[in-house]
Amino acid sequence: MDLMGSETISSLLEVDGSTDACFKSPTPPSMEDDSDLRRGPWTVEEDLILMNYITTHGEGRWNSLARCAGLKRTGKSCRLRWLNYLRPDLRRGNITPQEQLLILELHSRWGNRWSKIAQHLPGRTDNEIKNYWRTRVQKHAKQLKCDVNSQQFKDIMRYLWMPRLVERIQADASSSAKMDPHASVLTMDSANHEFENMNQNLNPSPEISTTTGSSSDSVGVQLWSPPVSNSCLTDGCIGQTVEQNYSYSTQEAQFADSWSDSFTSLCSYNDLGLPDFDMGGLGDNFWNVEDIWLSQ
DNA sequence: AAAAGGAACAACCGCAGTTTT
DNA sequence: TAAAACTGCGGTTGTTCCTTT
Repeated sequence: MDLMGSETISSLLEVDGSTDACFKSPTPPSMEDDSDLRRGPWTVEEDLILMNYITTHGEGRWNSLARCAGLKRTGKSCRLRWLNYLRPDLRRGNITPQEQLLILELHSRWGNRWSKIAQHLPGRTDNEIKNYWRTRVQKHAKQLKCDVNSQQFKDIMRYLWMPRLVERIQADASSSAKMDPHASVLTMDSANHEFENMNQNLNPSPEISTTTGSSSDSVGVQLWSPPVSNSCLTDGCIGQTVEQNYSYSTQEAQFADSWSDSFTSLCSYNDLGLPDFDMGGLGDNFWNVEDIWLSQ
């Protein structure tokens, strides 16, 4: 990593001594020398300065914070660095299948409202979710040669990938239960329970909505509602298995199992009404697409 | 081992809404 | 009350890392 000059960390942290006065009489913006502002990747030293300053003084008032901390950065840059990278409550590592499922569900409801979606994934930032969507989800849309916003692609997500994610979560829970016999409660039921909790967190009212298209701010995880259009899935294809609205419950998880199996058997690739795409590039069968999806 | 290409992540930009002076 | 400053959001771009050839 590109480190700044030869300054020691301790000397850099000494900026603290003068910050209180700085807060009381911040340098007017007109006094700033914009040409002096740094851009590009943050250095370790800059991170330390910012973390140290925020630890002492708290966050907010980013422009004066940047000046008083002695950072040659814009307030916006400092804020972004803190929120997306330095915040102690950030969650690191791969997006879990549970989180993927939640992102798909919430995006189907709210679209590109990344910050709103991020509020429901503790420790994840809107930027992270946005990047995830662009790199993973849009990649699959591209591979399937359909628009990511098309009903066709949404239906594929809802009726193919999301049930598969549920299966994956359940499989993971089962395998971890086998690894630890004392954790035998981590079975299908507990996986279902996890989703119920998730649903409760998202929709704290006592009654879980059982309809689609609910108002914007109250959400529940409703994976198994019927398609809103037939653009992708024909009546003949899924009508036999999805006849009613479903809110999430244990029954739905079990339904998901049986449904995705029956869907697979009922729907040949052509039944999906997908445009012709290069199957060779996606592997030997359709499910290989999901392997890409599920892989980290 | 090196180059090329793609994926993933980090950071910036412009704009709109909100708060402060 | 109006202007200036600040904050937050979504889109886009740049950089780094990893994989493939």
